[in-house]
Order: sequence, then structure tokens, then C-alpha cells
Amino acid sequence: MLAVLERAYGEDVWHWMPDRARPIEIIAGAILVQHTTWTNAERALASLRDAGALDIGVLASMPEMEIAALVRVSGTPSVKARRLRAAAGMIERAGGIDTFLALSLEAMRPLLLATHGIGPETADAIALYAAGRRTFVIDAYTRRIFARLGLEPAPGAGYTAWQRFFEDALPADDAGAFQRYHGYIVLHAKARCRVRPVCDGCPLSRRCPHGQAIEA
DNA sequence: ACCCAGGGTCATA
DNA sequence: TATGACCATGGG
Repeated sequence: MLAVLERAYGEDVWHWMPDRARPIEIIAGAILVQHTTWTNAERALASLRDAGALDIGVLASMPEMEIAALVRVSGTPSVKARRLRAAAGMIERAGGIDTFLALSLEAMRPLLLATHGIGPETADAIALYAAGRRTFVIDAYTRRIFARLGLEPAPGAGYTAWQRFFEDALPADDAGAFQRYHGYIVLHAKARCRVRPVCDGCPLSRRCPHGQAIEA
């Protein structure tokens, strides 16, 4: 399946954010996109940027009410405001953004997981895409697509089992490959299902039973 | 008028 | 451990 994705998408890589995004934008984006669409997360990110709030020190000290007003369009604003603040505070205590990003995965991941509002997926997204650490992101798309293909590592597999499943299948020394393959899955999830005639044109969504229709 | 979205936390049993 | 309510806005 990974080879199929590679063949289908090749160089057409999705990379979490428009290229050259600063790490702080990737970190904030990873929190804002929780249980929401990426387009709404991007709008919230833009309003943070316009307000000059895409900064660890600013986010860590800005009242949650103000942050919430800025990120309203991404849903659950008070929840996400608290989470953004918590993440910024953790990074400050870690010695600032540069020091934080230089941490090893083994040091960084527990810090992230100990932060309010950062669970396994958000932690891995930050470690992989903001810091370039070699950890695979398991999201709803990944589970849905592969489970439908009968490629679930084990029935009812948890996050860790899914993650090991992919990490074992990918080059052990190449964080870029981890980014690329997770990107393929996102591209595939955003693609249109082309199974015909039953499901012609349906988005690969929860309602669509076909995970395999990469190409006609 | 529904249902869903690239999650995570908290209270219950 | 496991399940469910909750967060709350925008789009199909």
C-alpha cells in the first residue's frame, strides 16, 4: 500500500503547511486543526498572525479570552486558547523555541504529552513537522483508510500499534520519508473516491466505504 | 435539520 | 480499561 501511494503521488507532496512556515505556525496549526477542517484552522492561524500573536512569548502571556476571540473560527475557541497557551508555556519553560526544537525525540515527546491539550497525534505532528524528528503521525485518515483495506495492524489496534506498523515499514533513518508518506495519506484522504458506479465522486469520508480508489 | 471534521480531557462504571 | 459527554464553528 505504501508503494501504491508512492506511485500514485510521487513528488506531489503535502507538507503540513505551505512551505517555509515557521515552527511556531506548525505548532499552533497542529493544535488548531484538532477535530476541525484544515481550512478553518488556517483561518484561525491567519488571525493569530495578523494580531502578532504567533509568538511563544505573546501566546504564553495573552489572556485566554483574547486568544479565543482570535481562533474562534476553528471551533472550540476556549479549549484551543487554553491549549495554545499551555503549549507556549511549556516551550518557554523548556528554554525557548530554538532549544525546544533541538531536543531529541525521546526528550521532546514526553514534554509534549505532559502538556494540556497535546495528545499522541498532536505531539507527533509537532515533532515530525516542526522539529523534523522521526516519528509517524497516526490520524483518523490513516486509520480509516488502512482499516478499510484490511491492513489494520491488529483488530482494534491502539495508537502505538498503528505507529509501530508504519515505522517498521519505512526507512529507519529518514524523517523526510515519514513526512512524505503521511503526506501521501492526507492527499489520498482529500482525493475523490473513484469507485464506480456506486460511489462515483464521493469524498473519502466517514460515509464512503471505499478506501482503495487511488486512481480510476 | 441534520451530520461531520486530521483530538483531547474529564467524569463515570 | 473503556465508554461517553463535552467542546462549538463552518460546510456539505
